[in-house]
Amino acid sequence: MIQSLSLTEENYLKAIYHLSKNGSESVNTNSLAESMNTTPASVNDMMKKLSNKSLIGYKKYKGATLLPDGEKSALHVIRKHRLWEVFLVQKLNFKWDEVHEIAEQLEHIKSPILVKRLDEFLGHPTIDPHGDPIPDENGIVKEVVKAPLSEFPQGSIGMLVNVSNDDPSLLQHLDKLKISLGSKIEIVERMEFDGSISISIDNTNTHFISNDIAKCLLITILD
Amino acid sequence: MIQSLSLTEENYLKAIYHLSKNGSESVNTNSLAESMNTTPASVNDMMKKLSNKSLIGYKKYKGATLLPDGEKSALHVIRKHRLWEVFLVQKLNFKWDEVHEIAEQLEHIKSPILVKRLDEFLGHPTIDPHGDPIPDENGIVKEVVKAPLSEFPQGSIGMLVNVSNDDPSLLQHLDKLKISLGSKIEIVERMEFDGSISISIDNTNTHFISNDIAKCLLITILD
DNA sequence: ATTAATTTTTAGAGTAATCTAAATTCTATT
DNA sequence: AATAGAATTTAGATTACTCTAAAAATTAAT
Repeated sequence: MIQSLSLTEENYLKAIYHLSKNGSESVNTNSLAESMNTTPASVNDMMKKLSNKSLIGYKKYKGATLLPDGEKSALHVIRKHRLWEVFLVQKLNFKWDEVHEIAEQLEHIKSPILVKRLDEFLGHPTIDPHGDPIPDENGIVKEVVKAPLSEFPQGSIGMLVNVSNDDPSLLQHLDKLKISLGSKIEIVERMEFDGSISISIDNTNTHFISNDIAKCLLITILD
Repeated sequence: MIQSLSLTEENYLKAIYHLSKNGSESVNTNSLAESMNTTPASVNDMMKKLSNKSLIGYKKYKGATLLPDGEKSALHVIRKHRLWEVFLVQKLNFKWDEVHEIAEQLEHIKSPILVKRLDEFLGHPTIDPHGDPIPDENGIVKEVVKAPLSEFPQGSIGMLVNVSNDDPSLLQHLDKLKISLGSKIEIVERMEFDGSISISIDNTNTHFISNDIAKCLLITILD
């Protein structure tokens, strides 16, 4: 059973998870303090506390690593965060860049049934509007593979997770076509001649885009 | 502008609002302590604090009353609580008696846009699943008028807010007809002969019920 | 109008999370 | 291997909220 943690404890565990992600090495006090917007002294106090609860491994001057229970808690909070982000974007029409702050609050709501029902309501999504994977109920994270839309065959269905070019005219064009991060894109047809493709956006409208544009749209395959 | 309050402060204001409801007199320390599950001493400390912030009027030994700012804050929290309850019941399929605890947490999420979007998403509901009115964005509460279904004319549309009889066989019958608190009920046809009526439930199925049953179903008119 | 019972307030202290400033330990360089 | 600079820890305080126990004020009853 997951032990009940304070909001602050949850946030520390989450920060350790994110910071140790790229390397799975131990996280040092200063970087944790910076990412939590607090002082190294405060971090130090909390490390002792989390260590006593067997949520993290902590050796003086050596930084912190998540222990199994701590990782489980961190992943559960991240799962909630990302599910709420999907809710905010898909149901309440928020833009993908407006949801983080709100999800930071919603992620701490404690109710296992609520998470289950929300997950069902959203159709068991596997990635959030930023293209990050949503851990499943057991804390298992499937890594998301991102690649340019141009590389997928006809019939592929994916979600737009990144635009690898910030040319304003491109962004404006995408805006006009109602394509945004999180949009569901299906390749309806490929033109062999010039590589241009016909795509259906969020199951509503269909447009042609050039191969050059398709190269800039990083998607992740759904299902 | 509503000043930003701590979770605890919000809960105290809400409790004062609910306790002073039936009478609008000042709320005494002991009853507040009981309803907040805390001690009179703690209540006293908080009363001083809220009084310093001009949220409540407080005279030693004389209890507390909400001042305009305090009432505004209380109503805003209650608005959020009830909107979330509607969400939980209508969108996530919770039963009306399962949502209170969760809404107690959700009501403290701070984001004006979120409340606005949630309200839109739910179609600007005016009552929650328990039949209590949802204060509008300006804190105005429209009192809900409840009356037995048997008293309304053909064509009336209302929401079931109370069952004034707890006979198990009645409750089981209602369960079979998929009628529960919060259900939207439309009077399709009245039989003058015996007062039995044909009702449509949640726009899905239609059933006949006797006048005796209709007398037990307290509804509030929608729109 | 005095007293007993009740309610309310004060005093003093504890916990969780935070901070600043000082002391300690590590590390990287010479 | 000594040491300067950086990172980390400790010590001591602060704030918000809570508590118990004792004192003070109110109220209700005779």
